[in-house]
Amino acid sequence: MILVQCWIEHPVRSLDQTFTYLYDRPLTAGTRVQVFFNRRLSVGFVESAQETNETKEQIEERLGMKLQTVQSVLDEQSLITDELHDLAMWMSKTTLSTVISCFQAMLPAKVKPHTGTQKAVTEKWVSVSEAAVELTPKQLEAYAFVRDNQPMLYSRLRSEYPNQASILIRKGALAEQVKERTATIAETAELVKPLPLTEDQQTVKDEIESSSDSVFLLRGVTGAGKTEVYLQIAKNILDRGKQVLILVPEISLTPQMIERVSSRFGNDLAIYHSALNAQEKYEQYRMVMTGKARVVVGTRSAVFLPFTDLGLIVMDEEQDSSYKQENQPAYHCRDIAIWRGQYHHCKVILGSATPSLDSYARALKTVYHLVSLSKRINLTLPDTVIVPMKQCMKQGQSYILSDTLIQKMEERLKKKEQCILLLNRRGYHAVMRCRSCQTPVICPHCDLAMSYHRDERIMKCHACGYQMKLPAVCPSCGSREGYSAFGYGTQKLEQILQEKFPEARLLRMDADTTSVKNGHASILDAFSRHEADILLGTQMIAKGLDYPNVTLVGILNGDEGLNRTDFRSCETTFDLLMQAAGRSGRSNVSGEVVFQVFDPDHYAVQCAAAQDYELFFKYEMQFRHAGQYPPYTYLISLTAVNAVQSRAEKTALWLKQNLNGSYKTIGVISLLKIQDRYRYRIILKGRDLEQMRNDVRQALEQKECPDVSSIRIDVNPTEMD
DNA sequence: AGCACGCCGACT
DNA sequence: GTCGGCGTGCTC
Repeated sequence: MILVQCWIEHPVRSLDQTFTYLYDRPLTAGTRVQVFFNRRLSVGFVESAQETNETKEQIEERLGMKLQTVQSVLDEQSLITDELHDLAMWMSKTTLSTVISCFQAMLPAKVKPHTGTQKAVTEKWVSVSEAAVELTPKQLEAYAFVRDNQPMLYSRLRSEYPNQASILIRKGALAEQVKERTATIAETAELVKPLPLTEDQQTVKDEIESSSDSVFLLRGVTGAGKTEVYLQIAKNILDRGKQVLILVPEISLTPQMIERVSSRFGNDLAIYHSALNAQEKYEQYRMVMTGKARVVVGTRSAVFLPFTDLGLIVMDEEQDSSYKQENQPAYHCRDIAIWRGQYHHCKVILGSATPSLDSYARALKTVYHLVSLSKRINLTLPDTVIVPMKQCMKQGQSYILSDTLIQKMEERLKKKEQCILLLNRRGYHAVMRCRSCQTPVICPHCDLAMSYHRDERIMKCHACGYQMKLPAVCPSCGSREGYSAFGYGTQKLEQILQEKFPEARLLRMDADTTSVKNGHASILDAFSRHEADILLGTQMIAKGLDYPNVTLVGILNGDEGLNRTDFRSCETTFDLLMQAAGRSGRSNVSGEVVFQVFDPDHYAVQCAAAQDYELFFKYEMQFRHAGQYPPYTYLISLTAVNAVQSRAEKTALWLKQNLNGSYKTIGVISLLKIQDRYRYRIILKGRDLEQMRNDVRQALEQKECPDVSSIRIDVNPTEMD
């Protein structure tokens, strides 16, 4: 008999333990099995499988309970390597989440129990055939297109010659083959040779390569050429036969990074991000496991890929908030990267122009090895102008576009240069308020104001996606006077720009225009080909883009983030302003940046305008010290979530009363309702994170703790509003 | 989380 | 008398 210990796929804290089953054949740890659990068929992850000479009866006698048998085995080979197993255990301990949720976070797209029946994805390829057939001129053109690029995906031919494609096949000019789709390896473009390094870059590269330290913080001003340093270090690692992982914030926003890596390393590259479908993810996963993919560029979830021989981890824009997973298990990609770096004895490079406060503080304490690139290659920093909006509005200027910005845009457009306008809006644009009582339209499921979408004439809830028409009668005061917009979004901005600059070609980039697959890429492509003069959008356009012809960047509502209650709001605002400024003047033409702000004297605004990270760091650390915020302390947030208000509140209160130690217990704070569920939160704040974790763990294990499974835990939370 | 077991109100 | 309300407890 084989005694199988396995974790059951249940999202419940009280079931965070292994359960024992029997099986008649050997099993590998890390494979998934189907077992009956509480009369229902569930998925289990095998923790261990031990052979024993006892019979079923003897085992049951010894353990004093009836045992069930494993119903079926779902994976032929284990998907979880020994390393990933240890990582899951460590992760569950440090993030206070269930072990099973950690395993699930690691696996590609929750390959559900249907594994065996999952259909292979096929695709159609075409190539020219021998048969001589008569073709029209247009068909001949399509034929030649295939001949010069064969074999070619049928879909590609369809998109180039939609009317000819099927006729050519019917006539027999083209032969078609249906193949099972294999992992999408980047197309082998012509490989580009390494660029010569500047003295600065060479020094940094040498310092990293010759040091025996393991974690490096590479601080490089925007445009200083961090990427080239990564790539050249990576090259040396690859030459030694090891694998390289390059983590990026959000793949669709950094097409340029992918392009650069693929043009350097070609076929060895795998790309891994959340937009891949289940099949694609699974294929990439196997490619990494078998060592076929040697370089991976990927987002947060790529940090869990089953590398066998990792030689380098690069985390670009390490301060980016998308590295933090907010859902359970709430983990930070940086922590995982560093853990894996230690496991593989390989270097981890955290790169950023504006490192997170936590990382920079660690670097100053020599926990991380700090290296810097301080000179921008072949160019100077852009000129920065701060426009105080309060004064401008008093003078009767538009509250959206100041006269200064309009004038500068006119100048740039006249010179055929490009502009980027970044609308910084946290939360809700175009809130509709009742004309009579000023009450905004609130989502019936969440306590949030809904946004008005002009093109569809419909209200949408940002949090849950609920849609509805504008109410005819105000539910608050009963007035029938209707609603008017307050504030503005990108759509309104687009409309105003069209009026001001009727000649200019506009491109808008926000959640609406990019919801189509590859929406980002196509918009950015068009902009880089100068098919538009002005690109306007939200935060998403601030990151990592490099357009030589952009000479003016305008940031609207630049300091809106400062109004938030979150203690990190200054840091994120400063980061945004710095990033945006970095988009301007990347070539030889000098660039300009305009910050439209309400609080021009704030240190976040002033330091960003001066492009002075060090100074900002100094101010911000003072603020954090005064308020005893991280990195001076650690936080754990515990949120009770329940559809019944009193239950959520009761749970939070119980936690508050039962968590006392050498740390502060802040709250209970009532948060906004989201998707019909009430949320109550407490926050632990203290210096001894290990003790805080232990106390939380113990509290949850107590029998008296109400509604354990409704408690969301975030150790080191980054967003708190 | 599900789902069964179990003990009290308004119905044909 | 019963049907069903959802509080409580269990899951190898």
